[in-house]
Amino acid sequence: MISRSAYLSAEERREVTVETVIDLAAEQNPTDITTGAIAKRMGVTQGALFRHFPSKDAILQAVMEWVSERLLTRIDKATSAAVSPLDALEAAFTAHIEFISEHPGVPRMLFGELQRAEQTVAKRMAHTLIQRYGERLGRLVAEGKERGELAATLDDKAAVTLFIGTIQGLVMQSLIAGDVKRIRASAPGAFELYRRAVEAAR
Amino acid sequence: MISRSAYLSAEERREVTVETVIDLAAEQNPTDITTGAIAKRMGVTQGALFRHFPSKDAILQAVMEWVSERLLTRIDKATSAAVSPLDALEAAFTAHIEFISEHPGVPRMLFGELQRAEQTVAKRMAHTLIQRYGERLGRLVAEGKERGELAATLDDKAAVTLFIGTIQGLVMQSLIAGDVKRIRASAPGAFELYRRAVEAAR
DNA sequence: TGATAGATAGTAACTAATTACTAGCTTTTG
DNA sequence: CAAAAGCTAGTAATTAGTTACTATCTATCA
Repeated sequence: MISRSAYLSAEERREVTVETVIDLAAEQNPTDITTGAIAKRMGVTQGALFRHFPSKDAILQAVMEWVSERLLTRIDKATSAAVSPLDALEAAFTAHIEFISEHPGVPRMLFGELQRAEQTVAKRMAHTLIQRYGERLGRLVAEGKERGELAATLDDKAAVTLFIGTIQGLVMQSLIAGDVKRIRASAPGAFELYRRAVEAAR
Repeated sequence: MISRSAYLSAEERREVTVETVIDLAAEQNPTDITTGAIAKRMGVTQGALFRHFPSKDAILQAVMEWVSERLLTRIDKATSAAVSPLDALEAAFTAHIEFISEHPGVPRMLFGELQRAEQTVAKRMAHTLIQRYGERLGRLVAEGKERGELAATLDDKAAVTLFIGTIQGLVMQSLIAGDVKRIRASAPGAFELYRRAVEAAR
């Protein structure tokens, strides 16, 4: 609950900052989101940001933390309700697309962090997130193969890479079209193809 | 031919500049490639760049031009030697991966340009490149369906998106691993999955 | 209940570094 | 010698981050 008083609490301000950065990332190149731009969007001076964060990288760290928690939680929730590994993969796919539709800045922040040359904390966090995500997917793929639902000859790593790539392809499409909402419409068709790629022959 | 004299000709300098930018993009975030960094890498002062390019965006334009020409030429050459649409898709895939292995900065530049908020000329050129690329792929897919080589029920657009996504997935993997060369090893497995996704049932 | 003190949220105006870009001059080349 | 390539030394704008200050909130105590 955000209080209605003139000042926000430290916790509230941190929360609002993170959400503002993700908002901004939907509109512009993540690497040129300046502290000034963040502050302006929040209706606060630039200096005020540094009351709550020691550095810009600390802000980006908080963003990555926010993303990690929310995304993985959603994926876990979605997959746990599934009745089979393939069903779980589809649920994860849909949940991920849903998440991106709500927060189009997220994939851009992630990719932006990964592109960094310097080894910042935020970059390492992006790294970890994708690794954890990949592990979850890998487990589903392995289980699917065991159950005979996915092709026995399937290369696990390639299956995980393609899963993420499929989503990234959609993101790129939306980047080109300049229309994030369309990603939702294209998602089912994209997953249909993915399913064909990994499913056991029937 | 690059002359061995103290000064390069205008044409040579432009060429070297473009290659330097692509080199740098392999190592750092494309958006923070500064004119100073480009000049330093070339062993020239920063001001000298502006003898040959009116602005930084003009440099990026030249880069996108370079990429467009080279990439599309390679793809065309690769597909023209193929004996069937699916074979052509594989050839295009391999050629693209080959190109990326040689110039890891290229996908990063492209994605970087697409992420831009401002409508620069370079961004529009990136746009056009991908569009043209997509058209070529779309034609192959349509032809493959006609010939019964690809699934008749296949969604053409989704097939094109997945093709590009598959490559992007590999790029992301290499970004995470910090090892561009590995992309070559993973490529065949990735295309195998793509083939399963689009191929007609046998 | 109300005054007040301590803590905290926020501001304004800096700094030092970096950015793209320019002007005027010197060196090289054909 | 003249044109072109390069250099030196700047510019103004923008960046992350700092500092000294003020506004606001909250808890305590008479």
